[in-house]
Amino acid sequence: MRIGELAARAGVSVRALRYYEEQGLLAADRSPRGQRRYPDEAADRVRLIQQLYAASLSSRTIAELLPCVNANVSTPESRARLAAERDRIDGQIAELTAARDRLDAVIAYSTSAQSGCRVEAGPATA
Amino acid sequence: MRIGELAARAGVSVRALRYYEEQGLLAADRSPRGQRRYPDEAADRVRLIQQLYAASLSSRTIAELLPCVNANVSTPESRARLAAERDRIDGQIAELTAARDRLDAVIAYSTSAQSGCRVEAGPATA
DNA sequence: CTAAAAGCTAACGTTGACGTCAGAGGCAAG
DNA sequence: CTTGCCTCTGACGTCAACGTTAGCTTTTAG
Repeated sequence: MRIGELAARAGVSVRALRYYEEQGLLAADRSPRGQRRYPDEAADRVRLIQQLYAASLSSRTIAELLPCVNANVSTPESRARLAAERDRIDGQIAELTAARDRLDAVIAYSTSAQSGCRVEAGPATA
Repeated sequence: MRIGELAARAGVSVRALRYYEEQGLLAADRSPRGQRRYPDEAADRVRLIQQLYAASLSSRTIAELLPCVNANVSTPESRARLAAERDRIDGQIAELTAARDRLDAVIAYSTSAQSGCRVEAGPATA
């Protein structure tokens, strides 16, 4: 498929796909006239990339870690790196959980409207 | 305390604290000569701010939501906004969990390291 | 064939949370 | 007093992941 279709399928912009290629995250064949051609699996790869971005991995990190991108090989180092990033994500989840809990506390506080934080006791508002 | 001490206690830079004030997230008294003076509780507030940043809230959002920052009041809107952000964080946690699981799959694959090199998509990822 | 739609490269613009530098002033100690 | 660290206010620099525009070629629809 061509770049527009892949973008639609993966839910990203055409620009993003070109950027991924520039960063070495996503390879593409070229038609005789230079247009990018992608296999069906590319959509899946793009979604994986998006997921790793969402987990705060940088392009460089993703490029270093994804095994197939550059005919990479599995080395003890790369596996350690993968495990380290996995653990980092675990830490991030813990952070987010804490933030959510704290936000819940703010919500509870806001709802019960206690001292220190004044709540106007005016007439019912629309 | 002065800004340097607060920065040390909260584990952020002096620049960050000035930035928080600029964004309306952190108020400060001033000495007669213009230096910022913070109460002890400021350290806690800074850590809360950091936690919300870690949860991908913007300065603007934090400023809008933190009830006491600007003598703000609890309105139905603000409470709805808080709940919405809380739910967004829940979504983020789900995303991160999915990313971690997928990374685990890559690790498992990498460990068994054979040819072909393909990472499966797994169940619906949103 | 022609025109619109889609692709290409190259390169500058954007945004957010600060980093960093410049130049000037405050503050306790020797 | 003066050395040395801290703080102040601007204001420009940074970095990543794209957005956007420009100008041109390729592909597709009629």
